[in-house]
Amino acid sequence: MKRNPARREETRASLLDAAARCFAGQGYDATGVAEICDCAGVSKGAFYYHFASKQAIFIALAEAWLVELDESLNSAGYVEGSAPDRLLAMSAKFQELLESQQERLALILEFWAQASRNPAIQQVVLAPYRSFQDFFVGLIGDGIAEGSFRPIDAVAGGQVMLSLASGLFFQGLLDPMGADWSSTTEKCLRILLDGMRSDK
Amino acid sequence: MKRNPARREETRASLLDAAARCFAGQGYDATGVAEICDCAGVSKGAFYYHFASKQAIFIALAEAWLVELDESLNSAGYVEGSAPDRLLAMSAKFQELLESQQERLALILEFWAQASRNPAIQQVVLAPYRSFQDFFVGLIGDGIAEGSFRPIDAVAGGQVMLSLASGLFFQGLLDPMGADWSSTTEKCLRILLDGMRSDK
Amino acid sequence: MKRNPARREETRASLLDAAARCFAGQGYDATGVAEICDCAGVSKGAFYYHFASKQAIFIALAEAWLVELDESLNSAGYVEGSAPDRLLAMSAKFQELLESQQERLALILEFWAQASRNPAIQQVVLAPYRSFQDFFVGLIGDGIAEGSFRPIDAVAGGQVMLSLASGLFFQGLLDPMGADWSSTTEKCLRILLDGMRSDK
Amino acid sequence: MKRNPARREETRASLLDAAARCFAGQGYDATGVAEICDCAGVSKGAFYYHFASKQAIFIALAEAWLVELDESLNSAGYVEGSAPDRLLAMSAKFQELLESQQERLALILEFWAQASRNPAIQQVVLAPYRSFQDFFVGLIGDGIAEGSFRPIDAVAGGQVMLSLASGLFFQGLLDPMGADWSSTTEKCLRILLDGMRSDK
DNA sequence: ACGAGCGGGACCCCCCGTTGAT
DNA sequence: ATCAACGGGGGGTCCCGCTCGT
Repeated sequence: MKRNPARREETRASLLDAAARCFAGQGYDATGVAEICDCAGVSKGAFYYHFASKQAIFIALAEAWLVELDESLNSAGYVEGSAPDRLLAMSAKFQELLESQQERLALILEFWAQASRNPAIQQVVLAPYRSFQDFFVGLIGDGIAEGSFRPIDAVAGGQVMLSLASGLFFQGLLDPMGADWSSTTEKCLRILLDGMRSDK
Repeated sequence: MKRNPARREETRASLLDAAARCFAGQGYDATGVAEICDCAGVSKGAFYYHFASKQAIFIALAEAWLVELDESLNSAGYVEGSAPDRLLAMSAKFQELLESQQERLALILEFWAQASRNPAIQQVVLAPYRSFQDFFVGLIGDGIAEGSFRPIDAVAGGQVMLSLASGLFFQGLLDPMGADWSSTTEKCLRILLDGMRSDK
Repeated sequence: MKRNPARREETRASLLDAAARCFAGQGYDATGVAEICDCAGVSKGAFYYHFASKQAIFIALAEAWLVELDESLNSAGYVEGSAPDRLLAMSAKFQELLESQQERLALILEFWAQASRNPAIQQVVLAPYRSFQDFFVGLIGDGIAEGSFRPIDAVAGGQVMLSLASGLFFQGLLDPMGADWSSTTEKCLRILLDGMRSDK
Repeated sequence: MKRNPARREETRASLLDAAARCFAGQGYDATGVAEICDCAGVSKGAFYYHFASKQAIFIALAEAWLVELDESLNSAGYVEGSAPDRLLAMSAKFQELLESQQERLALILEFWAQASRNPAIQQVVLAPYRSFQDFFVGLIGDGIAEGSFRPIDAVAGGQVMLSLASGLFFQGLLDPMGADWSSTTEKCLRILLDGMRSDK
């Protein structure tokens, strides 16, 4: 039981990790602090040293997710090609992202549900959403400028993209076996793209 | 304290109503049975006579919502005109429906969050979703048959419609002031329709 | 385990009694609700059915004490004789009262200590104190009117009486073996009376 | 983080000071060690280096208060004049003392309450009380010897003085706005003196 | 069909004290 | 001498569900 100063981050990380698993598995309310601590192998004293409350660790989790998402977005967004191609590439990235974080999906719904009631969480959850939308809006604007999209309302376009993404996401979460979500996503995206493309 | 047989349904209804308000306002977990009872003006004895548990009244609520939704869908779906027109008409109906039940929207997210964890609730919540999708699929099939839509994958088409609808819905719930959701919805729908229409 | 409606008061009384014992014995803060419940032989459910909080039962206790005190005061105050005689009679009553409630004395100090920090309790604790003072002031006023006391400031006189009483009380609580409090009290009172008497 | 040997006393003093403020402001039980440390700007490690426990710092505080009181008593007691005059002079000193330490008054009640339960604290709190009483007894003895007081029981006389003082003190603490305590105190003292004076 | 009262069981929070390291 | 980090252990609160009694 060393007390290295490096131990600090280790404990904090294991708490965050345990909390993510518990929240995802049973929901925010159904998860007890004691459970998180057991799961992380630390004491409640350690928990409340690192986080002020259960809500605090939840928000910390949301913020960590935000950062990860942003990085993933940035790395995915800067590909070459026309706007439609880039969108299709995004689709694949999106799929990868969902599959790679299968376990965290439930956590995201948890974020959502809590956010609808708690302004502090709402702030945190809304941010990445908006950055997503800005990204889409920019991309569609590019597409219109380069002539591959008709001159539609770019903001509305971003909105559709985002709504489609989140809608598919939530459905996939609730009904995992309902369809082949990977191919469904692509089909949906193609229909949408057809609605925006200038050539036809 | 009459023993009117009619009293029974009255109490039950007032419990359901109170539960709907409480769940919508504070969430499932944060709402206590005692609170529902206070809100309905009855005692816990009455509650547990009518419902086996807190979850039971939640499911009863979901089922009632399902029925209402189904009726609303049926009455909205059987309008005259071409498939695209009927979809646009749906959009308006959808808007009306959202606005008229402003208060219950939070409840739906609550259903969703619970459903992702509880199979019993999942069954109930998923059902109207699928009936929605079937409706859309049928409508798109009609559109293809009558020539107003290109021969796209009807199932995928239904999926986009549904995803778009739920995506817009969730965003509107989380970010009520983020946009003029009424006009946004229509713009989005038009883009989507353009992606499916045969004439262009 | 009957559920007679009479059982209600029984439970409530046993809770109040247990709380009085615990608070007196270990202090307000050191006493746990669980301890009170164990001591009363009821569950925490019962406790929180009857009282909203630990503070609530504490206040209820203070109020009960107030009522008792008031009755005791009234029964003691209406004796015959001159004002000085009545004061001396009071002294004896006071002694009886202290001795008969030996166990509650610590509770009163507890009231005091809590009252200095909590306005809600302060209100309750201050009330009997003032009624005591009013009583003394009236009595001294009578004495001045009948000529047995010099025309001193009746309010100040009431104040001395009260201060003397409470001072003796607190000392007796803290230092039970320090003196023969019964005779000390009388001696003190006589000195005080000599300061107010007109004849000398 | 120097290793100055002077640093030691500095830390100790700031802990004592912080503890006094916290205890006075919120009470012994409601004050956490962490709070004291924050308030003093040191960590718990430092606290537990200087004091063995929360109770230990409380006792240290009481002892410091005792010393201060004793000094204040000695400096006030050795004035010239007759016994009654010296008592009246005391009254003024008493008033000054109360007003100058306004903030610590609550702390004294805290001492009292704890003392009634904890023998260790009781010893410490009782000591200055007795030295007060001895002082009064001596003073009254002087007064009797010099003929300004009637030959009353000096011990009882000291008791009245002390009871009056502590009674007024506690009332003033609980009901700060209830009266003009400064003039009330003097009036009370005069009544008492009249009870002891030989001339009349 | 409904009401009052009660039984336990955690949950979140926080707290006191310690320990390895400096 | 001081500190960050941590170990456990309840504290008050409240909740869900049951059981009598009507």
